[in-house]
Amino acid sequence: MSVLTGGKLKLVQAALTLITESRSLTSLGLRELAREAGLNPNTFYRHFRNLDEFGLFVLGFIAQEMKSGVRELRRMAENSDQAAQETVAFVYTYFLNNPAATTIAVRELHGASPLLRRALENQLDASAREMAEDIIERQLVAGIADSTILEISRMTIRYILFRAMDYLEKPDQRLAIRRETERFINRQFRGALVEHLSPAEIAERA
Amino acid sequence: MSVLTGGKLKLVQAALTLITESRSLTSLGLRELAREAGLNPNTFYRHFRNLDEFGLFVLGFIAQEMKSGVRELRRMAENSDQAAQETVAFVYTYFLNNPAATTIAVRELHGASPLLRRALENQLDASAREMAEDIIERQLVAGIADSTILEISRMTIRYILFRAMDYLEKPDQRLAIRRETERFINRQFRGALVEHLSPAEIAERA
DNA sequence: ATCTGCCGTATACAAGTGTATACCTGATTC
DNA sequence: GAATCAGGTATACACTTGTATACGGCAGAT
Repeated sequence: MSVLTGGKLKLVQAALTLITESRSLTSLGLRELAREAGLNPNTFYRHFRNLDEFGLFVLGFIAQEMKSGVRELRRMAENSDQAAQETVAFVYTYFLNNPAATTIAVRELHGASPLLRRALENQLDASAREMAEDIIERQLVAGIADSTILEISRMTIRYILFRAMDYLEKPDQRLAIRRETERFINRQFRGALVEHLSPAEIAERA
Repeated sequence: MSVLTGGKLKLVQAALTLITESRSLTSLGLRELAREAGLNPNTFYRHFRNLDEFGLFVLGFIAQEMKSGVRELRRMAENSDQAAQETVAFVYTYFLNNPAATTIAVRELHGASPLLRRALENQLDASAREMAEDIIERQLVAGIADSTILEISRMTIRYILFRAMDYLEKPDQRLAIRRETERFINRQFRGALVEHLSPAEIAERA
């Protein structure tokens, strides 16, 4: 069964707690985890071979969480701008509700462990493909090559993740960050529509 | 004198070396540093009060390095696209030549130390303002509000830093990353020129 | 009723950590 | 010429870390 019970769950929760209190996944110690979980240090070995394995497990755990979150994302929108706005609001709300997962993702994407980095990159890429697919299927933007939509999706997801920490930590800037992200997305797609034109030509027609 | 000599310099260099070998600034140990520098552990205390102070010092050190790098950036370009291309090439070349500074910046911008994070944010913001100023002064893009240019500059700098690690670690993707970054910039500015128009209106005129 | 695994515990060890105290040496300063 | 001081060293302490070994209880299968 994939349902976590007992000590293993406690260890994972301990990791999430510690990370939210501004630590990084790779810097967690075995004894530190056990302490936070209220377990004997050696219980760790009953569930994981070493800390690397633990890190990957936690990553898989939050990846699963995230996936079920993203699946709810499919909703209706009249036009692309509205879709962008709704998606941005949704994603940032998700971050607020899952601060530990968010912090892990941001920290480890550029962290010291190549293993975790690769795993996270794949995860992000999968999300980007999903986003692109959604945009293409629902024909939210017309006249842009599929490959370009995918590229912009990737950039957007990276950018949003980049802003996620600020969003969590600076409550007074949340609205500003959302608006800014919407502008980011809108400019990318509008820019893609006219990227074969020179700025002067665009200015003429605008 | 601001010229570093002897042990202090050795310690900073040791940090840069260790970080390039995939470590993070905040995770470095005092004894580890001394070992790498070939010094007695306690020599550390002759130069720094503690590891936090050391971290800030290293950050200041690379910030200075970066500034002198960015100053060379002022060069001529016929139009904005060319300027983007040259700037992108220059910045990524800088990353290649300063892998340690780059790695530190990327890691600590989202690292566990709020102190270093704030310091780096300020540093990035200063670079963004410089970039925006340059664009405005040289009138590389016309018809975009100064505040928008600054916002796009900020986004661009964040994005480039985001891609810097990949650029360092994946030599076979360097050209692709540069091209992608150029597209990013061009779309942002072109998109900004037409962001008051709906996608349909843009499509009509393109 | 016994055996086998799983899960948790207790103790122990070698190694590494940050830091305090004290000592040494070569310049610089008065 | 003596004193001061920055920079480097040696030893020591208390503490944390990952891990190995060994032990206990409780399930389910035989």
